[in-house]
Amino acid sequence: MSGFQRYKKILDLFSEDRSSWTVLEISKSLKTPSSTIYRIVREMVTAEFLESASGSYFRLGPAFIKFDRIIHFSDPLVRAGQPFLKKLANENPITSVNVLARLYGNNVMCVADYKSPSFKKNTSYQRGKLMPLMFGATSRAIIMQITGKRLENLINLENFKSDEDKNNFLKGLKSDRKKGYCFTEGQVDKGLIGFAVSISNKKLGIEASLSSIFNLDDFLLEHEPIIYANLSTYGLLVEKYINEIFDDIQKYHHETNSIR
Amino acid sequence: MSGFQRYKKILDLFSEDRSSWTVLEISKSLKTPSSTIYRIVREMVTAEFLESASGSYFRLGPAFIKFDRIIHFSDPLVRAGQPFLKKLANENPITSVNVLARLYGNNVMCVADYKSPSFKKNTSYQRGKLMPLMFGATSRAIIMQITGKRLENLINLENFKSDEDKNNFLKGLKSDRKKGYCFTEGQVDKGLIGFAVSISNKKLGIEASLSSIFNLDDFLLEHEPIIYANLSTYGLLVEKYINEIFDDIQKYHHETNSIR
DNA sequence: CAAAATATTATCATTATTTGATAATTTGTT
DNA sequence: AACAAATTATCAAATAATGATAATATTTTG
Repeated sequence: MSGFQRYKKILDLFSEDRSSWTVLEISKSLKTPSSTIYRIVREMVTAEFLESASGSYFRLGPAFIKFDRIIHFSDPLVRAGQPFLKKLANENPITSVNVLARLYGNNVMCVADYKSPSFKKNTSYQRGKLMPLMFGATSRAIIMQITGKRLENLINLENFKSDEDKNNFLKGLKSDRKKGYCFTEGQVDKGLIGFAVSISNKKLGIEASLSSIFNLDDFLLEHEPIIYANLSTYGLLVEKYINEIFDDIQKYHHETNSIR
Repeated sequence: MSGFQRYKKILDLFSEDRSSWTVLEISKSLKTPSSTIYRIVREMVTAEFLESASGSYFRLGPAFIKFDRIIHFSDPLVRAGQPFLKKLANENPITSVNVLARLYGNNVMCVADYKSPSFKKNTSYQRGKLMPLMFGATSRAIIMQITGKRLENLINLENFKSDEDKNNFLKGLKSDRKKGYCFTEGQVDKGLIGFAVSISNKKLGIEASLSSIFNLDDFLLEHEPIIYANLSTYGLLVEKYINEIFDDIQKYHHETNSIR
């Protein structure tokens, strides 16, 4: 174990279900002497990546909240898209959860969400949550903009039952790409349906989607055109704003670099 | 530069104002050869603590969003208190921002916030934001529960103009402690006033506060008793829930430890 | 409140990793 | 295709991490 891995392995133990660990538990779990873990944990506490809790337990530290905030307020996708999620929710014909998600490495991650106040069910769509790569409209609208070797690599991460399954999936992607939006039913949460459009910005390396999730029970066929129109409109708007933010960043870096 | 510091120094360059850096910029800024920085950055990209953006820029990676989410959904204070912020806002006689904050190391950090929809002004009270240690009711209600050596250490971090200033501050704390709540006017944001109560849990090492912030213009003296009653009620409720969560955690750890 | 149990820090010789100058390669741009 | 910029590879020298053990500190318990 060396380099950053040394620290990451410890952090990776912490989860929603298990959010505090003692040094001894970490030591056992990583099969590493406790004297070593004590030293490393102390370092991370100093850096505020861990903090000591009650008993002899440690938990994730405030550094994560701080950096998350920086991302949240500086990520072009969040900055451009966040303000529209509520508007989108209000203009949708039925109560909805509205989500911005993006591809991060080999994962789709929700980066912002807005749930209409009247939306009852709990959904899997929450900021920070990793989404399945191949299920749900949210993810599909992201995957469908990837092509070639990269798409193949991503797809090979999933275990399709058969080549036929895989080919059907690819065919579906292709037709969605033509249509310009995705629709799925119950792939992530039972009783929910999702619509999504792609959002991308090559220069910023953003491969993302904007999606609206509804209760299947609320949905009528006549809603579809309105939903699609809303998503398209706001999708384009978000892309436009991302571009503007990109220009700002460019300008800013140009200025700061020429000062030096 | 060694250990975790090596990585932390790089991360600390990233801020809201400056959210992307090239390797060369980092290298210059830290006075470290670029070959070294390239190696370290690569490690951190692998670990998803950084990610490459457009051009040759790097930005903070998805790991922070992931871990922030874990904190958010597992922090006993957030879990216990978050659901009440909206209720508190609704029961307050005038439009308000409601905040849960806690002491993290030597900083007061806002961990959850709810702003009434009609609240117009931008405030400094947002999740993840570090608050001044000695100003505003939010912070005072935290500091006032600290005593002895620790209080002294915290207070020495601030630069009081004179010993008199410092003593006045301490006197104020003492009287707030007696009253059971804090009130401040315009200490953090002009035109805003804040009320706060302490929240604590010794076993979990939580030293926190629940506060409501109002526009000075909206405020009438007759509101004060209602505001205070709401804060007290919800403050106690939050502490009760924190205790229940603590018991759950205990039980969980007991179970998992005895399995081994 | 002392004694026992746990948790944490300190020490240090051994082992392993990081560093950074330089060269080689890849990627992006005109 | 030629050039510039970005990134990776290499490797000997310098530096840091490891882990067994001992020394403290802190917490729990009778």
